[in-house]
Amino acid sequence: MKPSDRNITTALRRHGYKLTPQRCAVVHAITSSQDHLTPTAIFEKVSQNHPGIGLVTVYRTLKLLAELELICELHTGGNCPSYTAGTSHHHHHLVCSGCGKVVDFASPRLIEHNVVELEGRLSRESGFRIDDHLLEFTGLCQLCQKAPASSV
Amino acid sequence: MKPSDRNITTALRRHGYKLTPQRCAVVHAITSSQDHLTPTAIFEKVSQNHPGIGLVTVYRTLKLLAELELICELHTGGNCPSYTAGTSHHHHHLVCSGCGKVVDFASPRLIEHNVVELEGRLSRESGFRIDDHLLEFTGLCQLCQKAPASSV
DNA sequence: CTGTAACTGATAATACTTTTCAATTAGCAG
DNA sequence: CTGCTAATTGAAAAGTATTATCAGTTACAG
Ligand SMILES: [Mn+2]
Ligand SMILES: [Mn+2]
Ligand SMILES: [Zn+2]
Ligand SMILES: [Zn+2]
Repeated sequence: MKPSDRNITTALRRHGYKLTPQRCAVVHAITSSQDHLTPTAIFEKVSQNHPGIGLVTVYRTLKLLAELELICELHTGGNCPSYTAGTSHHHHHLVCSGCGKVVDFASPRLIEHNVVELEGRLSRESGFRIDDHLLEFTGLCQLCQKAPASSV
Repeated sequence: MKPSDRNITTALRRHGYKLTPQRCAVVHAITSSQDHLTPTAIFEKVSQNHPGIGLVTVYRTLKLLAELELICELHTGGNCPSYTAGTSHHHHHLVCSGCGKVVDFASPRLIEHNVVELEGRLSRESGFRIDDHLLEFTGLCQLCQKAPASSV
Protein backbone atom coordinates (compact mmCIF):
# COMPACT_ATOMS: atom_id res chain seq x y z
CA MET A 1 0.00 0.00 0.00
CA LYS A 2 1.43 3.32 -1.09
CA PRO A 3 1.75 6.15 1.41
CA SER A 4 -0.85 8.18 -0.47
CA ASP A 5 -3.23 5.26 -0.07
CA ARG A 6 -2.51 5.08 3.63
CA ASN A 7 -3.38 8.74 4.10
CA ILE A 8 -6.83 8.08 2.76
CA THR A 9 -7.46 4.72 4.37
CA THR A 10 -6.45 5.88 7.83
CA ALA A 11 -8.71 8.88 7.37
CA LEU A 12 -11.54 6.49 6.57
CA ARG A 13 -10.86 4.54 9.75
CA ARG A 14 -10.62 7.73 11.75
CA HIS A 15 -14.12 8.59 10.57
CA GLY A 16 -15.35 5.22 11.76
CA TYR A 17 -15.67 3.46 8.42
CA LYS A 18 -14.57 -0.12 7.94
CA LEU A 19 -11.55 -0.82 5.79
CA THR A 20 -12.77 -3.35 3.27
CA PRO A 21 -10.67 -4.71 0.41
CA GLN A 22 -13.12 -3.13 -2.00
CA ARG A 23 -12.61 0.31 -0.55
CA CYS A 24 -8.85 -0.11 -0.58
CA ALA A 25 -8.99 -1.15 -4.21
CA VAL A 26 -10.99 1.91 -5.20
CA VAL A 27 -8.65 4.20 -3.30
CA HIS A 28 -5.66 2.59 -4.95
CA ALA A 29 -7.16 2.93 -8.42
CA ILE A 30 -7.56 6.63 -7.85
CA THR A 31 -4.22 7.38 -6.22
CA SER A 32 -2.32 5.36 -8.79
CA SER A 33 -3.53 7.51 -11.66
CA GLN A 34 -2.70 11.06 -12.56
CA ASP A 35 -5.94 11.57 -14.39
CA HIS A 36 -9.46 12.40 -13.40
CA LEU A 37 -11.30 9.12 -13.83
CA THR A 38 -14.99 8.51 -14.36
CA PRO A 39 -16.79 6.07 -12.09
CA THR A 40 -16.86 3.55 -14.91
CA ALA A 41 -13.15 3.93 -15.60
CA ILE A 42 -12.43 3.40 -11.93
CA PHE A 43 -14.66 0.34 -11.92
CA GLU A 44 -12.79 -1.14 -14.85
CA LYS A 45 -9.42 -0.40 -13.29
CA VAL A 46 -10.47 -1.97 -10.00
CA SER A 47 -11.99 -4.99 -11.70
CA GLN A 48 -8.60 -6.03 -13.06
CA ASN A 49 -7.10 -6.79 -9.66
CA HIS A 50 -10.37 -7.34 -7.93
CA PRO A 51 -12.81 -9.11 -10.23
CA GLY A 52 -16.29 -9.46 -8.89
CA ILE A 53 -16.46 -6.04 -7.27
CA GLY A 54 -19.81 -4.40 -7.84
CA LEU A 55 -20.13 -1.16 -9.76
CA VAL A 56 -22.49 -0.18 -6.96
CA THR A 57 -19.69 -0.41 -4.47
CA VAL A 58 -17.53 1.82 -6.62
CA TYR A 59 -20.27 4.45 -6.70
CA ARG A 60 -20.79 4.18 -2.97
CA THR A 61 -17.09 4.47 -2.23
CA LEU A 62 -16.62 7.45 -4.53
CA LYS A 63 -19.51 9.22 -2.91
CA LEU A 64 -18.09 8.53 0.52
CA LEU A 65 -14.57 9.63 -0.35
CA ALA A 66 -15.82 12.80 -2.00
CA GLU A 67 -18.02 13.67 0.98
CA LEU A 68 -15.06 13.29 3.30
CA GLU A 69 -13.09 15.40 0.81
CA LEU A 70 -10.47 12.71 0.49
CA ILE A 71 -10.66 12.86 -3.29
CA CYS A 72 -11.39 15.63 -5.79
CA GLU A 73 -14.73 15.49 -7.54
CA LEU A 74 -14.82 17.40 -10.79
CA HIS A 75 -17.81 19.57 -11.72
CA THR A 76 -20.12 21.08 -9.20
CA GLY A 77 -22.43 18.19 -8.46
CA GLY A 78 -25.45 20.29 -9.54
CA ASN A 79 -28.11 18.99 -11.89
CA CYS A 80 -26.03 19.42 -14.96
CA PRO A 81 -27.62 21.02 -17.95
CA SER A 82 -29.85 24.07 -17.76
CA TYR A 83 -30.60 26.74 -20.33
CA THR A 84 -31.28 30.43 -20.48
CA ALA A 85 -31.59 33.15 -23.07
CA GLY A 86 -28.87 35.66 -23.85
CA THR A 87 -25.73 33.76 -24.61
CA SER A 88 -24.44 36.72 -26.53
CA HIS A 89 -22.45 38.41 -23.81
CA HIS A 90 -19.74 36.60 -21.92
CA HIS A 91 -20.76 36.06 -18.32
CA HIS A 92 -20.31 33.79 -15.34
CA HIS A 93 -22.40 31.96 -12.79
CA LEU A 94 -23.25 32.02 -9.14
CA VAL A 95 -24.90 28.72 -8.29
CA CYS A 96 -26.87 27.77 -5.19
CA SER A 97 -25.92 24.27 -4.14
CA GLY A 98 -29.16 24.06 -2.18
CA CYS A 99 -31.88 24.76 -4.75
CA GLY A 100 -29.90 25.03 -7.98
CA LYS A 101 -30.72 28.70 -8.54
CA VAL A 102 -28.30 30.40 -10.92
CA VAL A 103 -27.44 34.09 -11.03
CA ASP A 104 -25.50 35.43 -13.98
CA PHE A 105 -22.83 38.04 -13.48
CA ALA A 106 -20.16 39.76 -15.52
CA SER A 107 -16.72 39.53 -14.01
CA PRO A 108 -14.78 42.79 -13.69
CA ARG A 109 -12.46 43.76 -16.47
CA LEU A 110 -9.47 43.27 -14.19
CA ILE A 111 -10.22 39.60 -13.67
CA GLU A 112 -11.02 38.96 -17.31
CA HIS A 113 -7.70 40.56 -18.20
CA ASN A 114 -5.76 38.40 -15.77
CA VAL A 115 -7.61 35.31 -16.91
CA VAL A 116 -6.74 35.92 -20.54
CA GLU A 117 -3.10 36.26 -19.55
CA LEU A 118 -3.31 33.01 -17.63
CA GLU A 119 -4.88 31.36 -20.67
CA GLY A 120 -1.78 32.23 -22.67
CA ARG A 121 0.53 30.76 -20.09
CA LEU A 122 -1.47 27.55 -19.64
CA SER A 123 -1.73 27.13 -23.34
CA ARG A 124 2.05 27.35 -23.72
CA GLU A 125 2.67 24.96 -20.83
CA SER A 126 0.05 22.33 -21.66
CA GLY A 127 -0.23 22.49 -25.43
CA PHE A 128 -3.99 22.97 -25.14
CA ARG A 129 -5.78 25.30 -27.49
CA ILE A 130 -7.98 27.15 -25.03
CA ASP A 131 -11.37 28.24 -26.32
CA ASP A 132 -13.26 29.51 -23.34
CA HIS A 133 -13.24 29.92 -19.61
CA LEU A 134 -15.80 29.61 -16.89
CA LEU A 135 -15.73 31.23 -13.50
CA GLU A 136 -18.27 29.75 -11.18
CA PHE A 137 -19.07 30.46 -7.56
CA THR A 138 -21.05 28.04 -5.45
CA GLY A 139 -22.80 28.75 -2.22
CA LEU A 140 -26.22 29.11 -0.69
CA CYS A 141 -28.84 31.63 -1.78
CA GLN A 142 -30.64 33.69 0.82
CA LEU A 143 -33.59 31.32 1.03
CA CYS A 144 -31.47 28.19 1.33
CA GLN A 145 -29.41 29.79 4.08
CA LYS A 146 -32.52 29.83 6.24
CA ALA A 147 -34.58 26.83 5.24
CA PRO A 148 -32.79 23.52 4.86
CA ALA A 149 -32.36 22.99 1.12
CA SER A 150 -35.65 22.38 -0.67
CA SER A 151 -34.10 20.96 -3.85
CA VAL A 152 -34.77 22.60 -7.21
CA MET B 1 -44.00 37.24 -30.19
CA LYS B 2 -41.56 39.27 -28.16
CA PRO B 3 -38.60 40.93 -29.88
CA SER B 4 -36.19 38.64 -28.00
CA ASP B 5 -38.10 35.70 -29.45
CA ARG B 6 -37.87 37.15 -32.93
CA ASN B 7 -34.10 37.45 -32.68
CA ILE B 8 -33.85 33.75 -32.10
CA THR B 9 -36.51 32.58 -34.52
CA THR B 10 -35.18 34.61 -37.42
CA ALA B 11 -31.74 33.23 -36.67
CA LEU B 12 -33.20 29.74 -36.91
CA ARG B 13 -34.70 30.53 -40.29
CA ARG B 14 -31.47 32.09 -41.45
CA HIS B 15 -29.75 28.80 -40.68
CA GLY B 16 -32.31 26.98 -42.80
CA TYR B 17 -34.42 25.45 -40.04
CA LYS B 18 -38.20 25.38 -40.19
CA LEU B 19 -40.16 27.52 -37.80
CA THR B 20 -42.55 25.13 -36.12
CA PRO B 21 -44.96 26.08 -33.36
CA GLN B 22 -43.10 23.69 -31.07
CA ARG B 23 -39.82 25.46 -31.62
CA CYS B 24 -41.41 28.84 -31.08
CA ALA B 25 -42.95 27.61 -27.85
CA VAL B 26 -39.62 26.38 -26.54
CA VAL B 27 -37.93 29.63 -27.46
CA HIS B 28 -40.64 31.61 -25.75
CA ALA B 29 -40.44 29.53 -22.60
CA ILE B 30 -36.76 30.33 -22.36
CA THR B 31 -36.86 34.02 -23.22
CA SER B 32 -39.77 34.67 -20.91
CA SER B 33 -37.87 33.51 -17.86
CA GLN B 34 -34.98 35.08 -16.06
CA ASP B 35 -33.75 31.78 -14.69
CA HIS B 36 -31.69 28.96 -16.04
CA LEU B 37 -34.25 26.23 -16.66
CA THR B 38 -33.71 22.50 -16.85
CA PRO B 39 -35.04 20.62 -19.89
CA THR B 40 -37.84 19.24 -17.75
CA ALA B 41 -38.79 22.65 -16.43
CA ILE B 42 -38.90 23.97 -19.97
CA PHE B 43 -41.02 21.02 -21.02
CA GLU B 44 -43.52 21.71 -18.26
CA LYS B 45 -43.64 25.40 -19.06
CA VAL B 46 -44.23 24.71 -22.75
CA SER B 47 -46.82 22.07 -22.03
CA GLN B 48 -49.11 24.64 -20.43
CA ASN B 49 -49.72 26.59 -23.63
CA HIS B 50 -48.90 23.76 -25.95
CA PRO B 51 -50.17 20.48 -24.52
CA GLY B 52 -49.15 17.42 -26.46
CA ILE B 53 -45.65 18.60 -27.25
CA GLY B 54 -43.14 15.79 -26.85
CA LEU B 55 -40.35 15.95 -24.35
CA VAL B 56 -38.20 14.66 -27.17
CA THR B 57 -38.90 17.78 -29.16
CA VAL B 58 -37.85 19.93 -26.24
CA TYR B 59 -34.56 18.10 -26.00
CA ARG B 60 -34.02 18.35 -29.73
CA THR B 61 -34.79 22.04 -29.79
CA LEU B 62 -32.55 22.82 -26.83
CA LYS B 63 -29.70 20.99 -28.44
CA LEU B 64 -30.23 22.88 -31.68
CA LEU B 65 -30.47 26.28 -30.03
CA ALA B 66 -27.40 25.63 -27.93
CA GLU B 67 -25.39 24.47 -30.93
CA LEU B 68 -26.30 27.66 -32.77
CA GLU B 69 -25.37 29.52 -29.58
CA LEU B 70 -28.76 31.16 -29.47
CA ILE B 71 -29.20 30.19 -25.83
CA CYS B 72 -26.80 29.76 -22.92
CA GLU B 73 -26.14 26.22 -21.81
CA LEU B 74 -24.87 25.98 -18.27
CA HIS B 75 -22.03 23.63 -17.37
CA THR B 76 -19.48 22.48 -19.82
CA GLY B 77 -21.29 19.65 -21.54
CA GLY B 78 -18.51 17.22 -20.52
CA ASN B 79 -19.17 13.84 -19.03
CA CYS B 80 -20.02 15.14 -15.64
CA PRO B 81 -18.49 13.46 -12.66
CA SER B 82 -14.89 12.33 -12.52
CA TYR B 83 -12.57 11.81 -9.57
CA THR B 84 -8.95 12.19 -8.73
CA ALA B 85 -6.71 12.07 -5.68
CA GLY B 86 -5.38 15.14 -3.91
CA THR B 87 -8.26 17.38 -3.06
CA SER B 88 -6.21 18.97 -0.31
CA HIS B 89 -4.92 21.96 -2.24
CA HIS B 90 -7.22 24.36 -3.99
CA HIS B 91 -6.80 24.08 -7.73
CA HIS B 92 -8.58 24.53 -11.04
CA HIS B 93 -9.20 22.65 -14.25
CA LEU B 94 -8.29 22.71 -17.88
CA VAL B 95 -10.69 20.42 -19.72
CA CYS B 96 -10.43 19.02 -23.24
CA SER B 97 -13.83 19.14 -24.88
CA GLY B 98 -12.65 16.50 -27.34
CA CYS B 99 -11.55 13.59 -25.18
CA GLY B 100 -12.44 14.78 -21.67
CA LYS B 101 -8.85 14.92 -20.45
CA VAL B 102 -8.43 17.14 -17.40
CA VAL B 103 -5.30 18.97 -16.31
CA ASP B 104 -5.16 20.48 -12.84
CA PHE B 105 -3.50 23.82 -12.29
CA ALA B 106 -3.11 26.33 -9.49
CA SER B 107 -4.21 29.79 -10.42
CA PRO B 108 -1.73 32.59 -9.66
CA ARG B 109 -2.04 34.40 -6.36
CA LEU B 110 -3.09 37.55 -8.20
CA ILE B 111 -6.18 35.94 -9.65
CA GLU B 112 -7.11 34.18 -6.43
CA HIS B 113 -6.85 37.53 -4.69
CA ASN B 114 -9.08 39.25 -7.21
CA VAL B 115 -11.56 36.42 -7.09
CA VAL B 116 -11.87 36.59 -3.31
CA GLU B 117 -12.57 40.29 -3.60
CA LEU B 118 -15.22 39.60 -6.22
CA GLU B 119 -16.75 37.01 -3.94
CA GLY B 120 -17.26 39.65 -1.30
CA ARG B 121 -18.95 42.00 -3.73
CA LEU B 122 -21.21 39.34 -5.23
CA SER B 123 -22.14 38.12 -1.80
CA ARG B 124 -23.23 41.61 -0.78
CA GLU B 125 -25.17 42.19 -3.99
CA SER B 126 -26.92 38.82 -4.21
CA GLY B 127 -27.30 37.74 -0.61
CA PHE B 128 -25.58 34.45 -1.41
CA ARG B 129 -23.21 32.93 1.09
CA ILE B 130 -20.38 31.94 -1.22
CA ASP B 131 -18.50 28.79 -0.29
CA ASP B 132 -16.20 28.08 -3.17
CA HIS B 133 -15.20 29.05 -6.65
CA LEU B 134 -14.23 27.21 -9.75
CA LEU B 135 -12.16 28.49 -12.62
CA GLU B 136 -12.34 26.25 -15.61
CA PHE B 137 -10.83 26.52 -19.05
CA THR B 138 -12.10 24.47 -21.95
CA GLY B 139 -10.34 23.77 -25.18
CA LEU B 140 -8.64 21.03 -27.14
CA CYS B 141 -5.64 19.05 -25.95
CA GLN B 142 -2.69 18.55 -28.28
CA LEU B 143 -3.93 15.18 -29.52
CA CYS B 144 -7.47 16.34 -30.17
CA GLN B 145 -6.21 19.34 -32.10
CA LYS B 146 -4.82 16.93 -34.69
CA ALA B 147 -7.14 13.95 -34.73
CA PRO B 148 -10.85 14.61 -34.84
CA ALA B 149 -12.13 14.02 -31.29
CA SER B 150 -11.94 10.38 -30.28
CA SER B 151 -14.33 10.71 -27.32
CA VAL B 152 -13.17 9.79 -23.79
C1' DC C 1 -13.39 -16.08 19.32
C1' DT C 2 -18.18 -14.02 19.01
C1' DG C 3 -21.76 -10.81 18.05
C1' DT C 4 -23.34 -7.23 15.53
C1' DA C 5 -23.60 -3.28 12.85
C1' DA C 6 -21.52 -2.07 8.64
C1' DC C 7 -20.82 -3.46 4.20
C1' DT C 8 -21.35 -5.88 -0.29
C1' DG C 9 -23.37 -7.24 -4.63
C1' DA C 10 -27.45 -9.00 -7.35
C1' DT C 11 -31.44 -7.14 -8.78
C1' DA C 12 -34.71 -3.79 -9.50
C1' DA C 13 -36.02 0.83 -9.77
C1' DT C 14 -35.39 5.52 -11.14
C1' DA C 15 -33.88 9.21 -14.00
C1' DC C 16 -32.28 11.32 -17.99
C1' DT C 17 -31.29 11.34 -22.84
C1' DT C 18 -31.00 9.47 -27.55
C1' DT C 19 -32.59 6.46 -31.36
C1' DT C 20 -36.01 4.72 -34.44
C1' DC C 21 -39.65 5.21 -37.43
C1' DA C 22 -44.25 6.12 -39.29
C1' DA C 23 -47.16 10.09 -39.65
C1' DT C 24 -47.39 15.06 -40.09
C1' DT C 25 -46.24 19.63 -41.69
C1' DA C 26 -43.54 24.08 -43.05
C1' DG C 27 -42.33 26.30 -46.70
C1' DC C 28 -41.03 26.31 -51.50
C1' DA C 29 -42.08 25.79 -56.64
C1' DG C 30 -45.38 26.11 -59.82
C1' DC D 1 -53.58 29.06 -53.88
C1' DT D 2 -52.34 24.17 -54.65
C1' DG D 3 -49.23 20.14 -54.37
C1' DC D 4 -44.73 18.29 -53.27
C1' DT D 5 -41.03 16.97 -50.39
C1' DA D 6 -37.64 17.10 -47.09
C1' DA D 7 -37.67 18.44 -42.41
C1' DT D 8 -39.91 17.74 -38.25
C1' DT D 9 -42.73 15.63 -34.79
C1' DG D 10 -44.14 12.33 -31.11
C1' DA D 11 -44.82 7.48 -29.45
C1' DA D 12 -42.26 3.90 -28.20
C1' DA D 13 -38.17 1.64 -27.29
C1' DA D 14 -33.44 1.56 -26.28
C1' DG D 15 -29.42 3.28 -24.08
C1' DT D 16 -26.89 5.14 -20.18
C1' DA D 17 -26.02 6.68 -15.51
C1' DT D 18 -27.14 6.46 -10.85
C1' DT D 19 -29.65 5.07 -6.65
C1' DA D 20 -32.65 2.00 -3.68
C1' DT D 21 -33.68 -2.61 -1.74
C1' DC D 22 -32.46 -6.45 0.64
C1' DA D 23 -30.53 -10.95 1.87
C1' DG D 24 -26.12 -12.63 2.73
C1' DT D 25 -21.26 -11.56 4.21
C1' DT D 26 -17.58 -9.47 6.84
C1' DA D 27 -14.62 -6.17 9.62
C1' DC D 28 -13.57 -5.38 13.96
C1' DA D 29 -14.69 -3.99 19.01
C1' DG D 30 -15.05 -6.36 23.03
MN1 LIG E 1 -25.80 31.95 -17.99
MN1 LIG F 1 -8.92 18.30 -9.89
ZN1 LIG G 1 -30.94 28.18 -3.02
ZN1 LIG H 1 -8.40 15.84 -25.91
